[in-house]
Amino acid sequence: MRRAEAKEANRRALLAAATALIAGEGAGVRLDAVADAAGLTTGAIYSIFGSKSDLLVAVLAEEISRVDLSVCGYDPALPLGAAIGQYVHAWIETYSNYPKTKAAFELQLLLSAMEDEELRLRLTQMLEAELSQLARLLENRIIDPARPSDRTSPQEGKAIAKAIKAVLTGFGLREPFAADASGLADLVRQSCLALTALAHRPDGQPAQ
Amino acid sequence: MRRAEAKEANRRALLAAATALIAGEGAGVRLDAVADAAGLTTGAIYSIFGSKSDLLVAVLAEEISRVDLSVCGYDPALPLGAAIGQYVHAWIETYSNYPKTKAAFELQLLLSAMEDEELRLRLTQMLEAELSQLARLLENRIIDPARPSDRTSPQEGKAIAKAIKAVLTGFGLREPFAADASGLADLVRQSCLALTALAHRPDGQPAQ
Amino acid sequence: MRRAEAKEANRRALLAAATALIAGEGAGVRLDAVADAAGLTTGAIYSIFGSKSDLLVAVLAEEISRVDLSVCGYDPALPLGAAIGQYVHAWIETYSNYPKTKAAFELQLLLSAMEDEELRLRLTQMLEAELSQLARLLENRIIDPARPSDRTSPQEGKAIAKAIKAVLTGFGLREPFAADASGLADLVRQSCLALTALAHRPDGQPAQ
Amino acid sequence: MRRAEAKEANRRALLAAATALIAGEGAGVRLDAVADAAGLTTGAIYSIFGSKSDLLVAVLAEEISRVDLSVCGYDPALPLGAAIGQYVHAWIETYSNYPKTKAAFELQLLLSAMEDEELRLRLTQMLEAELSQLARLLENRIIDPARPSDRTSPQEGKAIAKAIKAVLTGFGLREPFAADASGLADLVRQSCLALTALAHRPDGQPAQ
DNA sequence: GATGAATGAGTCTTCATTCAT
DNA sequence: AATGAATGAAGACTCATTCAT
Repeated sequence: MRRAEAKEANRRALLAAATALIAGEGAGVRLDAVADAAGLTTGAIYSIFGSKSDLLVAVLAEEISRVDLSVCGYDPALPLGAAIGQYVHAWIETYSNYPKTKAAFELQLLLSAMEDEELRLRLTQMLEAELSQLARLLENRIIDPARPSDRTSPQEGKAIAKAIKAVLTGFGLREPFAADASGLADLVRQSCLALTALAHRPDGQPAQ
Repeated sequence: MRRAEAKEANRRALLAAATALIAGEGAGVRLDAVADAAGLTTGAIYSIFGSKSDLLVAVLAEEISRVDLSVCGYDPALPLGAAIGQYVHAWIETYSNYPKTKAAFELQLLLSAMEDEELRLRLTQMLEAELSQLARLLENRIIDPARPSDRTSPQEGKAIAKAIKAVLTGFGLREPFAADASGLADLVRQSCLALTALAHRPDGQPAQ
Repeated sequence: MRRAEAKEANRRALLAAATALIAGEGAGVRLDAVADAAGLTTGAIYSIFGSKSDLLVAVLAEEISRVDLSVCGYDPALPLGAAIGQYVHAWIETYSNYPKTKAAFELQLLLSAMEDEELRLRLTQMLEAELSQLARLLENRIIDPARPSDRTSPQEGKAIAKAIKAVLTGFGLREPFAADASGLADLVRQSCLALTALAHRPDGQPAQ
Repeated sequence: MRRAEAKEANRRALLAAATALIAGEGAGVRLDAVADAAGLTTGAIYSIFGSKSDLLVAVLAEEISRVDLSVCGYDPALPLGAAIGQYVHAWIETYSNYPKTKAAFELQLLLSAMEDEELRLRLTQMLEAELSQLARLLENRIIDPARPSDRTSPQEGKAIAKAIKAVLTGFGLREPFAADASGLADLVRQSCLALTALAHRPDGQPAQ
């Protein structure tokens, strides 16, 4: 099974090269550049992925699964605010070292997807899965430590997950254009925490 | 001054054509298409704008000023939550009829700017101006109607403005990929309102 | 109207270059080569013709019209055999100096057309027009000088035209593979003349 | 000798696949497609045939030998016209079921050969052999049943054979571009029969 | 002998930009 | 000021061929 192993290794090399280059220059990367960086040729990309579009999808899928990994293993006993705090912390850590922020990187792919119906459909599914995972992480959480039996419903978990994703995406995108980036991480964190208000109030009234 | 008038009319026609096309297909529009839609030729674009990049900047500037318009004239007596509510409402109204949402449209331009340093600088200034405008709208606002003398500081206004912009951008971007778009407008509104938590607590304690 | 003149000149230059190169190497010519030979660039080909396929069509159209020219001006009083003799003579003269024979050249284009539906349709129309022209040339001709009132019908003219075209095409194609090419011109001529038998017999009976 | 048998079977499978595909899409077939259709891989083609060009030659050789088969066994007593009639009938029968006519198929190969000197030489030999076979079939034939002792010379047989081949090739090529294909088979038959005029006249005069 | 992953040269096509009119 | 023909660099994709397994 040497052949299969070699192919898998090449696949990984191309994926890594593509990820690195896309982070630096966006979805407009040239296949030549990707192939060179992986020590292969453009033909190999077509042999393995079939098209540039499919390569982008593969990169995206891997990126998303990488985020997913950071989601695993949260303490179920954590109250809502703490769970959000951990997730946001992981997000900031994971992508703060990127040449461009993670969100900007995702954006390159999202925008590519807007112009390619097939990509769009696949991306919708991936994002939905990602969202569900975060939603599960936030449901059935204690909202107010003083009332441990009062917990977030699945609907609330999903709503908060959507809002958090939107905030992170928005900040990530705007970051390269921020005139003053100091204190941004704090603002991101606090903005996400503020979204706990989307859960119902301890007194049984819905938010707002 | 017939020449100047004609030039201005052509400028408007090109801007309108570009805006419409970019909303539909993104910053990748072909200048041919823009020129055709305006009843002119590519050469005219160069006469008037100088380059594609400059055309994009002009389109963006106009878009932003359109948002600015909706920002004018808010009642200074409005409490923070109500002011946010109005702004978000105006945002949703303004762009809900776009083929792609406003944020997606902005994104096309943001992305383009990431690959063009000159564009990036100009865009940073525009976004900063836009942000300041919204920040001014949110500063010195009553946080809790029960304590009318306790108001948002300029710093708080700016922080909330940044967060709101991030939320709107994030939701706008993700909207085309949302598996279930029902209730999205409500979620957007509530998420923005939740950000009032970024203002200090009426009791004088900072948020969180 | 200098612009239009320049464009027309470029069009002619590209057509001439393409014709010469296709005669030498077939429909597989590279657009670079055509553009170079015409002192222009590939972009000009797209500006003028739109695509390689359209360039081929244009070349083909011109070739066919060149044959058509030789068809004009035949004496209506000529009997059938003499008319055929003149046409075949003109055909042989016109194309005997080609690097590859005319038919082989046409073939390059015909075969290209078989793989391109659009090209096929246009070619069908052109060939039909060409055929009709030859058919008209052969109808209402005296078959046997001894019976000057007995003449070819339009149907007979068309049938003979089809057969003559087939013979010329066939000989032209096979010529490059003929082991012994001596006397070929005579055989071509006599074969075409033999097709006068497709006209009805002077005694009123149909051929065969 | 299992190996040799397996190889021969693979050879046949590839040949059959190539013939079918070439008939449909011409000499431009991709080796991948041929290999797939034969249940093998491109590597096998190189093991067995050595190159694409050699595969084409093999396909052509087999095609020609198939025509040859239909030529065997004609009654020597048949007059010239009847012999031609039988041959043409066999030709039409053999290839009328092709997706593209036989001639078009041959053409694909002829054209390929024009661009490859080695192929051209081999093809010339094959066509010459094919021609000789038909020529032999047509020589020493009774021209006019009323004068059974007056027969076609070998030279006349060859000339008629050449002309018939040209007619069939020409009709075959033009068939895909015929605006009106009705009655084509009859026209083909009659055109070939008209070529009996290439034999000398019963009165001892040469044709013409 | 067959596999099939990888090669890599080959080419069409696109499109922002220029400039003579 | 606008035209629009031409530029020319860029880049995705194809496919016959090779070779280690």
